[in-house]
Amino acid sequence: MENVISNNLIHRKQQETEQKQFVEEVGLLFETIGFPRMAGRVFGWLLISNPPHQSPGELANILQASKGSISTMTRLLEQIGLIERVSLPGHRRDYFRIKLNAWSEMSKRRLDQITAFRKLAERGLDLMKGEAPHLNERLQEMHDIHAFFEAELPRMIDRWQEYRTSQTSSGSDRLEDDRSVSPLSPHTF
Amino acid sequence: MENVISNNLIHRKQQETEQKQFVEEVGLLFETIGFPRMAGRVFGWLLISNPPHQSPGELANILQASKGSISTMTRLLEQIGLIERVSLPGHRRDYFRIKLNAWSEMSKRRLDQITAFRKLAERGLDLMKGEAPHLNERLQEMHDIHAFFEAELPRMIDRWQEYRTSQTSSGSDRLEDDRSVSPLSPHTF
DNA sequence: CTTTTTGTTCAATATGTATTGAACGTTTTG
DNA sequence: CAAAACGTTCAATACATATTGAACAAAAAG
Repeated sequence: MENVISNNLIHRKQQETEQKQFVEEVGLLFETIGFPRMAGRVFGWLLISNPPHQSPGELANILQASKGSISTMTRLLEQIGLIERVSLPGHRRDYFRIKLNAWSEMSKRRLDQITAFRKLAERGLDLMKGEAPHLNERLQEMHDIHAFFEAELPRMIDRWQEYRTSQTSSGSDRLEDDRSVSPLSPHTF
Repeated sequence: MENVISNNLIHRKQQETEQKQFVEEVGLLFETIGFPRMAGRVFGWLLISNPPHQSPGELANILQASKGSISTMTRLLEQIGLIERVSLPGHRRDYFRIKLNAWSEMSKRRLDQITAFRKLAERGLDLMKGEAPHLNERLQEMHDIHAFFEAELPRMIDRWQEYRTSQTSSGSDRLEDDRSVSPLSPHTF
């Protein structure tokens, strides 16, 4: 029995380490797409947290970051549309959780970038009016490929949405406190 | 006659300004996708330069950057696959120019990012084994959408390649000195 | 109502990275 | 072959921005 408990403790500690590693990797990945690392950490923790909604204080504790940093990053993630603020009737002020359509928002951002590239290519082509035609090739290719993606990406997203909605039995929007049934919560031990 | 010349000068000066603005905007756009601004400037100038190939020295002059900076950025852009080094038999050492398939390389990079997200979602799901199923939803969605894009993006790129190759009458790979026929070159005046 | 807890804002700091400049090596030119 | 021009490397610097911490505001608890 003693053995079982200590095994549980060991296993739990290991899982915490793995969670921190996971959070850190999300942070690094977010950096590669142009977000602050801390924003990635917040998002990463919200991906695996139990319950899925977390207060600013909880985030600051678990991520070992200042409250100010958390505030800045949650604001950023909220503006972008990756997380949302939820307030429960009984409980205290407010929590953050990942938005259901977070990744569609990401795609929209990506689409905006592609549009920016297409427009910039057009500006470039304007500059080259009157030049020898083969001098335009570079900009023409840049324009065409982005125009192509600009048209195709929304269709891809649509197909994804169809595929997804046809599968999912729509979950309720109501917020439950998952702590009471979680295998990770104190009552397990 | 005097008038014509001065009009030409004014027009030329204006175009130079617009070129610089263009280069600067490419720099800013590159920053939004996680590249150094100066890399964007180099790429931006290579998009509109005449001739399309430019020496490190020319780049340093026109972009008002140090030789060191140019060297670093060209190396970066070359590694990524956006530009290539070309050396001409008669002329001096080597030049840089934009690769024909530069944007396919960009797409490959994008695909790598998507793969990274998909894999990270899988790691997260591993961490959540044994948890209540609804705690997995966030990670499952993250996984599925990235797996979807991971499969679809290459098909989109293929379709683009088909479309493109069916149109273009393949240009020669030989390098010509466009200065001799350029409207922008000194002999115009 | 007072006290304690919690969240936000913003100026100051720390940190990472882009950029420079000098020293070095290499190639071309006279 | 000598001299000049050019390109690269790398340590030092400048710069931008992520992050903190203290002061403030707002809410919850006692």
